Amino acid sequence: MLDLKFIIKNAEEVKKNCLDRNISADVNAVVNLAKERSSLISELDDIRAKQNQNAKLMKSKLTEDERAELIKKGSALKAESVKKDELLKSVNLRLKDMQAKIPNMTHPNAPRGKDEDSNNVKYIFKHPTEFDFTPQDHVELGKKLDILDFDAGAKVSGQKFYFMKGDGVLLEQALINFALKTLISKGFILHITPDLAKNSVLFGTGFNPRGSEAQIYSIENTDLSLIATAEITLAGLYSGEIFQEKDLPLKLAGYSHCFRTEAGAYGKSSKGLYRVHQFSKVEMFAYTRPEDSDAMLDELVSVEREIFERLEIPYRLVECCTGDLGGPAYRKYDIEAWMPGRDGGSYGEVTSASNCTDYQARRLNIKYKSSSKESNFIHTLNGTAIAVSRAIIAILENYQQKDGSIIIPKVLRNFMDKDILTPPVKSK
RNA sequence: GGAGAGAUGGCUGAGUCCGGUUUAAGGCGCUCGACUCGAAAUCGAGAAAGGUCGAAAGAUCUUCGGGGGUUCGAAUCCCUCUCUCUCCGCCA
Repeated sequence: MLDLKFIIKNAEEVKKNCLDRNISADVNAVVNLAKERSSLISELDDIRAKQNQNAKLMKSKLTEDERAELIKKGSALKAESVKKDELLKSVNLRLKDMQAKIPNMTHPNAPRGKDEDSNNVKYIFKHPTEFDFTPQDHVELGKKLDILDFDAGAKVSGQKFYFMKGDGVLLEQALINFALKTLISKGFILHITPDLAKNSVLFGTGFNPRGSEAQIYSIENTDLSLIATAEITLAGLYSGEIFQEKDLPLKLAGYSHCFRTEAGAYGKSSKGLYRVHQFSKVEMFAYTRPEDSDAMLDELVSVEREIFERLEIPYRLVECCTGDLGGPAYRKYDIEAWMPGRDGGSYGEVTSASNCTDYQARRLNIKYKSSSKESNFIHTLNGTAIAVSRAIIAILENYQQKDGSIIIPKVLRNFMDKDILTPPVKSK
């Protein structure tokens, strides 16, 4: 969330930012509630100071009358403070709720626009793959190769679930290992995180566990939800802590399963593996000093690019416009891989890297102590190393041969002990 | 799942039985200073985080795992939740 003082001081800019981002938030109401909160705190503190004084007086030797007098006075003060405290609590509750709806500020260079049509293409790697035959989509390919079974997923768990089978399993593990190995070489500390997290951690990361647009599965009768990304657990990992400046930047990698309800997300372009309820992902997460977060975002993007370039998959790099940023992001870059089978060939998002500045840190209370001994909110960033399901779409569709076999990208061959996937020979 | 013991500042650790003299002792580590050519040792001093008001100086409040309660007053009493440890059971 944004700092209250910042909102009050820069109310007009905050309002404009909400408009740019196509988010409705009542900034005026937040400002008014914040002022009400301040004066309530002052009043309550005054009463508490008097209570403390009164209690101190009770320690000295007193006559019965004096004692009775002080107790009476204390009772009155207490009644007053309880009343004030209740008022303050209700203001805080309303304020927090409204404050959370205000998105992060936006990098001045981020393109302005309502939706992804306004995103800026920054770079294009290779040209869309060309075929001298009609390419199939990954669903057909996966079925023929017998590595992907959506029917079985639907039978056992419902639509948008799937089984990976045979060489598909090897391919998934190869992608994960390739990503993990790449990240080690870049100085990331590897983690396998829990696949469930407390709702307070979800909230702190900017996900709304039970909101109307919740993408999140929550576990009945508990305070837990299935995570939508390891960003949640890696952000929660240091919640409430204070870093020493010398330990920054800290780069983490998190391998987890990701769960998304994807309510209402149907249609052609979300066919097959593109939008599923469960997938595996290796996520990058970084904690930095505020002055280093811009450079760290570039670093995360360069790792993502390297991964897809070494997989030799055509992609384009886009910078997301204001309307496509999501609440916590200050600036965001996506990599969209070429997917020949998607609507007859189109780019589809495979990674996303965001600089969240201090927006998550403020909610999660993560700080760092600088050499000047001052502590400040830290900056957090996240980026996808490999979202396995979508990477598999890109590999199957770009590397397919006329006979339906798939050439394995060079960098994955050692991890799989295979360089080609071929459809099984049907026994008669 | 059962039984028991715990959670105190950067770390360690007293205080909790029996509420007020604690401004949360002592130790370790840390910072600064003295001594020293320099260091160690020693001596002296300092140091938590956050909120509110304030231009600032400062004032004041909150925080002894979380939440709630009793009381004029809670680290201390009561309720509740979470987590940790020991033993037992079950288990990949």
